[in-house]
Amino acid sequence: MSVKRPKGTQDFLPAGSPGFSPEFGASNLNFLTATAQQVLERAGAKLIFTPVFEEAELVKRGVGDSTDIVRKEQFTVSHHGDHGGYILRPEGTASLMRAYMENGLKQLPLPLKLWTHGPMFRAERHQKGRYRQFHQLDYEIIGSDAALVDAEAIALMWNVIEALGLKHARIKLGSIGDAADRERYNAYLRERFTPLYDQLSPDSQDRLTRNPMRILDSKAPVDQELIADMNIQPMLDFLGEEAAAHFAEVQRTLHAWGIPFDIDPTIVRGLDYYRRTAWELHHEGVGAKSALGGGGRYDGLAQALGAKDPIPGIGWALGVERLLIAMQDEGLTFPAPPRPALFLAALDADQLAVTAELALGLRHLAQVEFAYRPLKMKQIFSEAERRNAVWVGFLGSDEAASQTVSLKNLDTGEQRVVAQAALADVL
RNA sequence: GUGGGUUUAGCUCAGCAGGUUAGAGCGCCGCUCUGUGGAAGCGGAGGCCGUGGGUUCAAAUCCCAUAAUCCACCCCA
Repeated sequence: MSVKRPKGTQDFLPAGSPGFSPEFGASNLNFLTATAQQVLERAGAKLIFTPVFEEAELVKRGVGDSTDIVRKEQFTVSHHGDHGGYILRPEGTASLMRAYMENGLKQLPLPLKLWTHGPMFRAERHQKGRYRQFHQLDYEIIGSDAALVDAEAIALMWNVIEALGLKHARIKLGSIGDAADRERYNAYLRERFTPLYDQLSPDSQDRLTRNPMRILDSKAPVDQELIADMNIQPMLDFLGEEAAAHFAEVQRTLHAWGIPFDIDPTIVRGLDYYRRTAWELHHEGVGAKSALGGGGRYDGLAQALGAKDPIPGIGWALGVERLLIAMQDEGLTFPAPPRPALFLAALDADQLAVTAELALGLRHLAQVEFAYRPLKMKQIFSEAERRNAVWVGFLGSDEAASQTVSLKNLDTGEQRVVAQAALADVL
């Protein structure tokens, strides 16, 4: 075995495969998207799909070229050896806003709710819940800056979690204010930490220039001890009047709707276009960073992509693999893939053609499989069981002569002989 | 990019004071078994022990490198 799947990727296998891991069964992906679809489409979200590769410029401008994603995690797409200026998308929001702007979607009733799902790509060293190709469920609502829209977006994310049966997820809610608020806060943090530069961990020394807010949730013990003694004001103290009112209304609405959340003043966004409301969904089972997903308002995105006027928007993404790991961690079971209603086999070569014809004729009704060569009685039952069929049916010379099929229900043991023409009634 | 663990059959793993044809369980294929199931017994296929060097009379076993994998840091979903 010399050819392997690319580093940091994984195969989602059919149940029963050797080496099958229950949380990454192929049918689990369908289950998650179907669950999200029900929740989101009942709220009026429209399904949309965009390419998995985009112009590098979109990601650079939409995600921010100071972020790790752009600095070191991009997969570039080349064509005939020439770099085509494309990269595999690392996230979905910029693509959806691009599609909104490019295709005149503002003609649809606004604000427009969109949802999508699919693979994303980041060239990272992978670890638990973190892969180079991973999947996201994505919801965005474009065209309104109302706090009610923020609250609904958070509620919908929570509804998806509830629909999946997860009990131990927690929403951490914060606000990063408007652009000016964040600038003032970053200036404040630099002012406080710069005199203590030598006492910071090396990582935080770097953060001080790139993203001071990250220092506050540093895991390094030296940082934590330092911060504990400094009496640092939280970001929320720096919110402007409008941002503060907006944040208060989001909280009030979530309370009214019974959506549980904790205020977390350390919430930071790695992507540059976020404004005001930001939140993360955490779960202890998924590994080091424990985030199942995150969301935020991105009123600055459209203009970063070249729009003349601002287009407000807010959205979230859930990591599919992380949801699956969390479900596994909580002991939730995944729906079993569909099982055959009937497995048909012939005892002799003479009846083989009949079993095949019968099987094909029944497939508009149910999942029906058949054997491609005559089998012995033991084999017929064994093969039917391996496929987890509900009914096993077989034809020998007797059945062929009388145009019947002998049936046995593998769950109940019920046994009967029916006319071939009446097989459909049994299923 | 940094640090640590792991890498032997399809799967899970044993073997590693270096010693001659490399093992188990499960799975797979066949037979016992020529009309009614999950069993049992017997038999069989399947590994140049991740890869490349080195030490040695001799390497799955010791050393070096490299890759993959898992976990953590950074960062993110």
